[in-house]
Amino acid sequence: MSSRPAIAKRTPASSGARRRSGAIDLPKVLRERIARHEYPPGAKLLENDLASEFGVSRARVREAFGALENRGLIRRIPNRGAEVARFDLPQMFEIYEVREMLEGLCARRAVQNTRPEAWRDLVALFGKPMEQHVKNGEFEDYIAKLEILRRRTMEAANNRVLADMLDSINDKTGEIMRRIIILPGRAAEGLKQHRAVLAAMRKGDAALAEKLKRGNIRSSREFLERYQGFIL
Amino acid sequence: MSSRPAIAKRTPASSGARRRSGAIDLPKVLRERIARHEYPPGAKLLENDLASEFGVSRARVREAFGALENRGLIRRIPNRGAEVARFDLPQMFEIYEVREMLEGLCARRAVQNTRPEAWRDLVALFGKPMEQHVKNGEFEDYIAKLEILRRRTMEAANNRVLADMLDSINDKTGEIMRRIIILPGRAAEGLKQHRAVLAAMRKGDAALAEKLKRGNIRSSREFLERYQGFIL
DNA sequence: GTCAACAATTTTGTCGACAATAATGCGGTT
DNA sequence: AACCGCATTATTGTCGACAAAATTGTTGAC
Repeated sequence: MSSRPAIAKRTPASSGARRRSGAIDLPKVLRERIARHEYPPGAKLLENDLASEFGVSRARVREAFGALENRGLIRRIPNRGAEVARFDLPQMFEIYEVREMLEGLCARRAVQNTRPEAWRDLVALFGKPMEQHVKNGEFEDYIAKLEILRRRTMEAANNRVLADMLDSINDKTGEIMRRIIILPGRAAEGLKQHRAVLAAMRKGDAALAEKLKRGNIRSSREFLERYQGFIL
Repeated sequence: MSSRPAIAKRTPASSGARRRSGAIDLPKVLRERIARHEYPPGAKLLENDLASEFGVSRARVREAFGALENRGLIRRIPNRGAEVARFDLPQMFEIYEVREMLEGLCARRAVQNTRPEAWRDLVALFGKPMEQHVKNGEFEDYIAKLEILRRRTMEAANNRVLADMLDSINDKTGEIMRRIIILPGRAAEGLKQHRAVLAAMRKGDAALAEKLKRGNIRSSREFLERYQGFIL
């Protein structure tokens, strides 16, 4: 077998994510691995190795690479293979710039499309207990609930194009977000901001929700800026 | 040969767009054909026909389909083939919603990154002569110059992620835009708006440029709404 | 010892063939 | 004549093999 660049091996078809019968959803699995930096930025992805690992032909790996490339998750140089895209700080700021606009739009539309009562359970999700969790550094639960909030908001916004773009951004910033959350004070501040956004949603104030959501993203960006040396 | 659904045949490798030597850039060609409704929405795309038309193997057509699919330009149902995506009015509005935000951001950043003098030639492009062209219904020139403005703005904004998203949107709205422009009064009003945006750019007023650009997109959307019966 | 040219290996690019699935046409029955 | 079931055809899904390109390793001259 050829050399694999410091990447742990897996059982064939480890994760679920199957399409019909026995066929795994390669793009999804690869996306996950890239998102959690199991394939770190810059890692070379060899078609042969992936093919034999998943027990599929190179053609399918290649097809998956195509999807990943379009999403900007890998970089492909002709005749020289594919490697996980690496985003430097300026690029991250570019992404956050777009993200601020889109998340704001998403929040606004979500409010406009939904009755205020629909957000009750989410307000509860980020209630008092969460404060303790955040203070104690138990972030997994927090992150999981943020994801629920994200999905619910996108669902309510009911805009497929927007959702696709936000998903694409999420793929690119997944690991970075985890690193930002553990920054000193970030989780607590973030929690406050999410509560404020949810409060605006419950009041049915779309414009305010948008403004607060944008502030939330900008704040996250500022943490990234301030602590850049510890993240990248 | 199998049946081809009301789609004109072409000489092999008609358009330029070659990659290295003799290899054509399939995704690009197909994107263009879809954008100009040479393949109308709903048209079935057969791998075999495309392959033989371009003189390549089905594998490459298939790869191109993959790219088109996650750009949202075609719809693929397993074992049932690919067809050009069709966007109904609500979806178009969704796209315009996102577009308004992104074009606004693009204009603002373009201004912030560039010296005001840099827009002089573009102001000239949309000067007096254009007024006559628009009044006489000579739109091709107008559209060409709009594209120049678009590219220059995106270039100045200097945000790759944003540019990709705007390109993606442009692919989806290409033909619709052409139909909106010929609507009564639209071109003249659009010209006025573009001039206003450019004036803001020349003043270096980023916030104003953003606001005006958003207004421009919203106005375009309103024409689509008003004349929907004549467009879709 | 260093470097360049050449050879061997690895890796990607392309293709045609075969298998699986869905669409179509046909014949028989009611 | 309309409808159901079966055979045929058309189309997509998957694969392995071969070709082209780049990388790596080796040898020899200076």
